[in-house]
Amino acid sequence: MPQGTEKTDICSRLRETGLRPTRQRLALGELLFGQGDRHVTAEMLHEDAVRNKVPVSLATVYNTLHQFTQAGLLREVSVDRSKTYFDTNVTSHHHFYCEHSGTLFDVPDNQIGIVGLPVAPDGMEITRIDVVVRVTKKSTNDAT
Amino acid sequence: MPQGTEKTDICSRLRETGLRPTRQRLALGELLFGQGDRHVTAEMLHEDAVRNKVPVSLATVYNTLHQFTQAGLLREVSVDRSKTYFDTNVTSHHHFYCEHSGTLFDVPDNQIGIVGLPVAPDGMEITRIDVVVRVTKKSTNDAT
DNA sequence: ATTTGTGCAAATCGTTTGCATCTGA
DNA sequence: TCAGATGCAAACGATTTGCACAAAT
Repeated sequence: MPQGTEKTDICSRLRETGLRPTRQRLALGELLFGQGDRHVTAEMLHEDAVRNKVPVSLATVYNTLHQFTQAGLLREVSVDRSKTYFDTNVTSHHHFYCEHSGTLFDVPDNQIGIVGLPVAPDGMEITRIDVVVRVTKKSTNDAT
Repeated sequence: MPQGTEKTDICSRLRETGLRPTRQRLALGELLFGQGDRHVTAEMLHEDAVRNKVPVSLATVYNTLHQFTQAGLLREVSVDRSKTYFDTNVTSHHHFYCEHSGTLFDVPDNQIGIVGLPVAPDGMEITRIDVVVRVTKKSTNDAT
């Protein structure tokens, strides 16, 4: 996986949105975008950072995650009230969510489509449509 | 609005699921199912109860909401990490969610359809598909 | 030098839990 | 009577916030 380009890319994208390319932000950006699509929670990214010798505080991870989201680099996904996931894939796509393990993953390609787009009531407009396909382990022998 | 029938109905349904039809549960059931479809949070229902001279504690509201959900009387909807909504409409349908006001409401009829149901990976099976159409106030003059 | 970001710890907020009391069957 | 339900307040866990210090331009 040839890269090194991402760093520069992130750097520019941060500048574009007025975010200073600080040590932490670049490092977190590397972790987030240097490994393909990821679905992380603040805690997961924090652990990942520490594991990779990038000592950032949880608070900074939260800040960064939100700043990146606002900058359009990440997409926030709410599937469970207990945790907030951030998806590095900002293109239009949907998710599988396993309540069993709390895992979130993309629905391959665009296997899912929507028909009959409803009209938003009042003076509202649709900003986005989230589809979450909830799954569980098959109960063939549910004795997990 | 002719009713009174709901109470009995709730009573039986509670019994069916092994839940004692207590004063609080019946009262909350009335509030929940006596006014058509509702999308409430624990706090909303609690306020509603107090307002209607049904003094229940927040804890009991939470308990009841979860018990009703487990009994199949309610459906839990996660749209925002900050609040959990409970929908009195347990049939298959989807939602509009206005991030502006934090309001949740049903998509009329089944204006929305899904095409290309994906296959669940591994040994998993789909339990349910949630579609949330996020909307905001039209930015005609966004100076709210 | 100035401004913006970071870390820590305390503060929030929705939700859950423990336990003593009360209620329904 | 007795298991199950309720209320209260303390406990919780994820996220946010305030403020002193550090880093980037």
